[in-house]
Amino acid sequence: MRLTEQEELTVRELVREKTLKRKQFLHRVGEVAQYSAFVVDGCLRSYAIDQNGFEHILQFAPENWWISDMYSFVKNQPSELNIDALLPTNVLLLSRSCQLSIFDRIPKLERYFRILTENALASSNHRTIDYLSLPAKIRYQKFCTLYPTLIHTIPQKYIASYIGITPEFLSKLRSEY
Amino acid sequence: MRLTEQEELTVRELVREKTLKRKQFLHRVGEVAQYSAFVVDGCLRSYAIDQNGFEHILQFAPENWWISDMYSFVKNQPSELNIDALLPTNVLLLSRSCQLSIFDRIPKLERYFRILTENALASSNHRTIDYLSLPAKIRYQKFCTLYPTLIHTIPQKYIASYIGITPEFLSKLRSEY
DNA sequence: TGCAATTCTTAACCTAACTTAAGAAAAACG
DNA sequence: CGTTTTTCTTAAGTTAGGTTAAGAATTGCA
Repeated sequence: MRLTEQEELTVRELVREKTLKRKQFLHRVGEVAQYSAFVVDGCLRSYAIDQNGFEHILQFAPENWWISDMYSFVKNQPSELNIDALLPTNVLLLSRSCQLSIFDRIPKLERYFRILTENALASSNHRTIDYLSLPAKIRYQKFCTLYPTLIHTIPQKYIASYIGITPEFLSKLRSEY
Repeated sequence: MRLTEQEELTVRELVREKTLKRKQFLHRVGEVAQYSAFVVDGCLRSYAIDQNGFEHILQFAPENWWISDMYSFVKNQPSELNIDALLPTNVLLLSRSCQLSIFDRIPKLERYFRILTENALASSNHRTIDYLSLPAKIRYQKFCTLYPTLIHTIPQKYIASYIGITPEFLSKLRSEY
């Protein structure tokens, strides 16, 4: 989807750049998610922490992905997710109010985000089905084919967290070739 | 969100009514999902079937909910889900091509569906986190508070399927009060 | 209403995945 | 670099949840 020069200018004005160090937070549990972030380079993750202090990763956002806490961002409610950087990362930040004003001014961009969200929902549905119907070993194999780059760039304990198992058990699965 | 009389007429022309008996399919694995369905009354479900023949429910759609296989509907690809009726059900069917043409003619409706999809994604994310971080008993309790009506209108084996456990195990959980 | 089909329950046994712990390997960073 | 921190592995013991099977209860529908 191409924007006109004028449209592109409008977007640039509304977006803010930010650089994050490894482990730096973009967003913390309890805050209202102000921004949706577009990852220029690096990698972010969103995750929840359960009663026992264990982390559960909802999403990875490598280069060219958007990430936010959709619930908090859309409903303006305090979030139950953290978002932080797994690698040194540069992002573009778009606030909800800016996004909504862009939607009024450039319908093409409301369409862009509509499609983005449709695709995200389709992926999320796929993940739910996989989680309900496949054993851990197969979920790991699917993860490897779906995110081949991540396997080598982030610690494998995060992959365990994403597919819903402990790092120890993933280690065991991997040792079975 | 209110439509003008003219807008409402446009929508009615593009939508098709359909009545389904209990257990009747709206959509089958392998087909491309032609329609997104709005449930006027009754209840539909979407589900996948695994290699062992077990069903895994992705979504319930009681009154006033939309249901489709988002992936198949959006990408025009064969679907891995079935959609059928848990109760006698009346739906309104909207094809993807009609939907896209409505988006061009009535931007208000592109917005309506954008918001619908944002909310669906937020819910789906919540479900993922719950699945990763909570034991079955708590997932069942949350289901009961989230869908209080469904508990009494559909067989409980479908609830077991939705929360990712066997009917036998749900029965055991329930017997512990 | 009554019969057939579906759903729910219970219980004994089983297993995928978790917990704990401790040492080995790898990566971060001054 | 070398040292500190993080991550990965292995292994023994445990548990949440699955499997199988059979009878009881409920529901659908002729």
